[in-house]
Amino acid sequence: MKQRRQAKIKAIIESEIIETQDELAAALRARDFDVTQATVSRDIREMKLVKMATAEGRYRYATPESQGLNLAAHRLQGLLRDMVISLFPSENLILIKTLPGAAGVVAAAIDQAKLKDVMGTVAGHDTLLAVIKTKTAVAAVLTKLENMREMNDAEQKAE
Amino acid sequence: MKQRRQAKIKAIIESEIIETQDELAAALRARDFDVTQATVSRDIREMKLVKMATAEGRYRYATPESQGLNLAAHRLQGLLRDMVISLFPSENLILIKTLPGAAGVVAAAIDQAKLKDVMGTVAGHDTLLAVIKTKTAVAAVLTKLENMREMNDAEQKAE
DNA sequence: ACTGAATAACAATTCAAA
DNA sequence: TTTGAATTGTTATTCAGT
Repeated sequence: MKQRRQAKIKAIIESEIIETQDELAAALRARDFDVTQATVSRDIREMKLVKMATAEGRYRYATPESQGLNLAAHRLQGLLRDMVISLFPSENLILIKTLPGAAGVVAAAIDQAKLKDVMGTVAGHDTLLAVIKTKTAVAAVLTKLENMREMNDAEQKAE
Repeated sequence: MKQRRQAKIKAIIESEIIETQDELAAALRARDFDVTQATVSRDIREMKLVKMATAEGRYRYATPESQGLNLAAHRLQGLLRDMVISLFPSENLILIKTLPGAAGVVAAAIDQAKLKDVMGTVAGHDTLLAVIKTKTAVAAVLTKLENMREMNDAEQKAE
């Protein structure tokens, strides 16, 4: 039971903003896990979840991984600004030109940011290819990367 | 005042295990920042610090960055096992042989893990150099990398 | 071993003040 | 805008039961 419940907790906090343990307990009860706040508290300790302020100044429970994704997105944003010269779509690929030697680093950052629809990357010296799931998804990914590059250091969404 | 205090908070929680906000307020008072738990609570929200379970089942306040370092160390461990063929010390460098094309990725992972005494990396195709601060520190870094490669997925320390 | 009810411990907020 | 005192809200733990 505990196993399944903790898996469900992970799913819940990743898909909705849970501000308190009572709220999480209620969400679990709505899904037929009959638990109290006490149990939720113990699960949170075991799963090493954290309660963290959101950009809007409220709180939410989060996994360490999702925080990792935010940091990865933040890093990628920096690299896009500092190392990337240009972005070109071509079929289901995006070709990215970087400063000499930086392609591998940028590729690694893209991989870690786990952007939606990005299947993987291959890097040369100053060029890398990001392989996108479908031709149709390319535009969205391209826009996302371009937006990250310009963004005012504000919110980053880890989808 | 707030600026300096928050910088100090960061330093404190990175160097000692702080379990409660009262404890943190006390640590600040010991350093001539006269604050109460209420202020600490507000600082924690602004700095987006989190309270997280430690491996030993207790709690501690932590920065998102320190969690990021743990994740980076974890990633590096995986790459060391999967992509790295060998490690050779030479003067104040460590030369690392990787599978073809993986050097850049491994270099990026080493950079992000922010290992002690590692100043930076340069990557070719299947070889990279990690530049160590001093000749004398090379042995320690080498041992650390070798240990990571063998480690049973257990603890990773982000020094 | 796992859990809930009750409670203790802790954290966030309100309100007033500077 | 920032803060502390008091308060309220939330979370961790104890203790008993399964």
